Formats: sequence, C-alpha cells, structure tokens
Amino acid sequence: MRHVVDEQQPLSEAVFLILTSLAERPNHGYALIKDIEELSGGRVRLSTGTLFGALRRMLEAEWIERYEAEDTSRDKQTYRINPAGRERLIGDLNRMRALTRSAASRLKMGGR
Amino acid sequence: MRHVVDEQQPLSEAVFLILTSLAERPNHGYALIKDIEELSGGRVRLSTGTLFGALRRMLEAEWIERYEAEDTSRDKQTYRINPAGRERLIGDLNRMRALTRSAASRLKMGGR
DNA sequence: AACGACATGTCGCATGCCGACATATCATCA
DNA sequence: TGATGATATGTCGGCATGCGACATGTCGTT
Repeated sequence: MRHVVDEQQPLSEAVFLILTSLAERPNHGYALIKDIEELSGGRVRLSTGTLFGALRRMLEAEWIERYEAEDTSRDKQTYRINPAGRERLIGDLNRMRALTRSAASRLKMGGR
Repeated sequence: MRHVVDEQQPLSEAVFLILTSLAERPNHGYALIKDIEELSGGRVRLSTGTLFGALRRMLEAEWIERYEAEDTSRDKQTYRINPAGRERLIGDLNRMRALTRSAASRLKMGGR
C-alpha cells in the first residue's frame, strides 16, 4: 500500500515559495509576489511570467484551488492550498532537510 | 567591496549533489552516479546526460577542476571541487536552510 | 490629467533535465 | 573463445520551466 507522496522530483523554488506563502493564508497573484519577496528576505522577486505559469500548473496538478473571496471589489483571482499541496510541500521540505543534512555532514560544517 | 558569493539563483538538485559528493573526495563521473545514489538514500539516480552536462557547466563556472589521479589504469576523468565550488555549495545550503525554516514555520510544523 | 502602484495575463528565448543511443574497456564464466 | 554484464564517457533531441518583455486595464493620489 503506497502513500500519496510518491512523486519525489524536487519542487522549483518558485513553486515551493508559492505553496509556503499559501500555507499561511489564501491569496491572489500579485500579493503572492510581495509576500514571497518578504518571505525570502528580499532575495526572490517572482516575475509575473513565472508566477502565473506556476499557478496554472499547480491548478492542473490540483495542489491549489481557486476560491471565492469575500472581497470582490477588484478582479482578484484568489488561490488556496489544498491537502495535496500541503503534503507535496511537506514532502519537499523533508527532501531539502535530508539534502542539507548530508551536505553539512560532508562539509564538516556542523549545524546538522 | 563585494563578496564572491553573489549569484544566488538556486543550484539544481543534480549540481548540489555532485558538489556534495565531491566535497568529501575527488571522484570520476561514473562513480559519482553511484555515490549520489547512496548519498540520497536511493532516491536520485543521475542519468549520464544530466551528469556530464552538469560537469561540463561546472568546469566552465570553475567550481570544479580536472586533476590527475594516480590510478590511470583506465580512462577516468577525475574531478575535484575547488574553493569557489565549496562556497557555492555552502551558499545554497544556507538558502535551503532559510527556505525550510520559513516553510516549517508557516506550516506550524516545528523542527525549525 | 497624469502618474505610480495594483492586478492579470501572454509570448518567446534560453537553460537544464533526462531517456535513448553510441562506443569502448575489463572481469568473469560457460 | 566468445558472451555477458559492470564500468566508463559521451552526444542528441524532446520537454518543461523560468523569466524578461510586452500588453491591458483599474484605482488612488496629486
């Protein structure tokens, strides 16, 4: 009996950050760019090409969903993470932890 | 005065693992595939297309160098990491640690 | 009215991964 | 001896993705 988290090809940084941002609260596209910039300490500023391409693929993969926000004052497309997306994020988080652990060990860095 | 570790676009998993493997000891291509498979707990088996493409780019970027191994019994191309490669690996290690920290925090997972 | 921030989207180029293929050597064993 | 499989290095083409540039429009402020 296999668990759902099988596909263990790495998430791109863009997808990882989008899922991380949505893990806290649903949001719309443009706001994600700013949240991710803050989240990454100013290091990552997603271009709209990256963002909307990634959102489309994540909708297709059913890791996120559109949902109706109360605030319809503008034409905002609001996205929400779903359980599959959350599992995928956790899976990739663990993948990265394993990677950093083995690299730190080989570099004799400590902080394992 | 700028430090060398500027380029902070993420390393691909393949490149990260190759640098990690070479951080412990110099090695040749085919042996890297097996070392990385072990290193990653069997999760990652690099194809030769990925490996040799990545090695070529890493040589161009001067993160690794060819060097003469004592064992010349076969035509093995032995590669060694250099200080720039090591810095790049450490930089990406820190990038991933920051990423996992913020994601864990937003997922309310602990283990930060 | 003009400007900048907000907001969503498309297009095309460049890059990188990876399976498939090509080639050759070396050890083992029937 | 000849076949097989592991070792070893490499190329090629297709596919997915990131991202800068462009397009379009709204909203708030001056």
